[in-house]
Amino acid sequence: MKISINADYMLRAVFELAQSKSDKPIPISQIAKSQHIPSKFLEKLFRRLKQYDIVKAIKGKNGGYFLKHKPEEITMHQIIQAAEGQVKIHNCLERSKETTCRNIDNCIFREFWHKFNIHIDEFLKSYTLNDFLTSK
Amino acid sequence: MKISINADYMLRAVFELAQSKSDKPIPISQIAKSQHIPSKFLEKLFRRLKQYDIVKAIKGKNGGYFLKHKPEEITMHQIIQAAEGQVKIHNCLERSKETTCRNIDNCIFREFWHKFNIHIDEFLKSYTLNDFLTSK
DNA sequence: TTAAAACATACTAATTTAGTAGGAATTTGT
DNA sequence: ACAAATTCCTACTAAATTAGTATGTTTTAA
Repeated sequence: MKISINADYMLRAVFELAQSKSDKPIPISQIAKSQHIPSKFLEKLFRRLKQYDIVKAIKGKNGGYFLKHKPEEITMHQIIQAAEGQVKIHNCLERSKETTCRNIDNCIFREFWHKFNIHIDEFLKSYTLNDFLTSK
Repeated sequence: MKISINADYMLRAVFELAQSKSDKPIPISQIAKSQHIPSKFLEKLFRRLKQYDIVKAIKGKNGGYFLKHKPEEITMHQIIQAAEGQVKIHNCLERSKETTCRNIDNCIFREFWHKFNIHIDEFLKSYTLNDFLTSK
């Protein structure tokens, strides 16, 4: 029930892109420095952000990253999902994984976990990057 | 963002107490067996449940555990809290711990995490053990 | 052609989670 | 009185996850 540091790093990194007024891409080195995140580690996180369609990369010298969408189109849910993979609160809710539950079919708690998960998702979807920009 | 196995174990164990019609305390060995949880491990979890005032213990032969309160008075929040300690979604929200955030005082995201936490807590408080008993 | 950037993969360290071992203390039934 | 079944206690270990490094290759602008 903890948010990983990854999610925190990614959120702050993406927020920095959102804040940028520049028309040039922002390199990882710059974000790593201003957010005190190990640069090589942040690289890896950006690749995840790219996979999840949140940022786009410009390669080569003077390259870097842009947001791929407008801040108001990027939800917290997307960012946290990029950081942690599909956000499933309980193994019960993931197909492939072994559940700790033996009586899978009529597990009494499964519906509860499912509702809990929906509750969380909806909260996360209700916030976009823009909410943080304007709050400043 | 995952519920620990502990929480799952504890929930199922406590549910089994709630279901019991007997006026005798239920020993750990019995629950361990029916729920396929290592007995010694479950012992430890029960001590946590006791600390958090969810169950009461009867020592000695023919001893075991009872729920300390009525099922409708025991919330999911209490159980998960017993399992995972204070449920804080982000280190930002815990006093003592070092935050990853450098600008602690005016961190833009803190309020978001806080609201998220409240959202989760309220959901968990809205369910009691009784909800699972009756659904059966 | 050099420098600065993204991209890729494999490794390591640190931390957390899950589980075990080996008992001591308590209580009941015989 | 004593054996058995129980909770209670502490320390240890194993497994898994998370966080971070190392060592590059590839791409592109100046």
